Amino acid sequence: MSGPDEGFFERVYAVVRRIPRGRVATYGQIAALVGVTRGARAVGWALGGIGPRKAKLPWHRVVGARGRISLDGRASGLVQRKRLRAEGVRFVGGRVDMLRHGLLPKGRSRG
DNA sequence: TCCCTGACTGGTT
DNA sequence: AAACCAGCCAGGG
Repeated sequence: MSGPDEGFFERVYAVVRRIPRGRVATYGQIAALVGVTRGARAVGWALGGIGPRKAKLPWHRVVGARGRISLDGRASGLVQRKRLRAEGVRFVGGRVDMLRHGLLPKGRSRG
């Protein structure tokens, strides 16, 4: 059960699945949550391989540092932004307002 | 085992 | 503020 056999990808997906609606997390935060302090890039790479899971995973709640949409400029980026806005996520200067929607106390406060 | 790729990040230019 | 650069991590060939 507590299978450390679970791959890195699965762990990442598990964390992403836990991100509440209307909230977002950065690649770096997710990496830290799965136990890899500087695996932000690896997380992004993992999300790139979600494939069919895409329909069951809130991948749109994952953004770059400072609330940047890494997928910006691509079709998926547009979808991500649209979904986030649909969840009530506020954008400031083209980026997600992390102080308001950040998952971790990196910028969450004064609700 | 070495080399390359990539939904990243932080620091310099 | 935007472009550049170097560092880091997990797969795949």
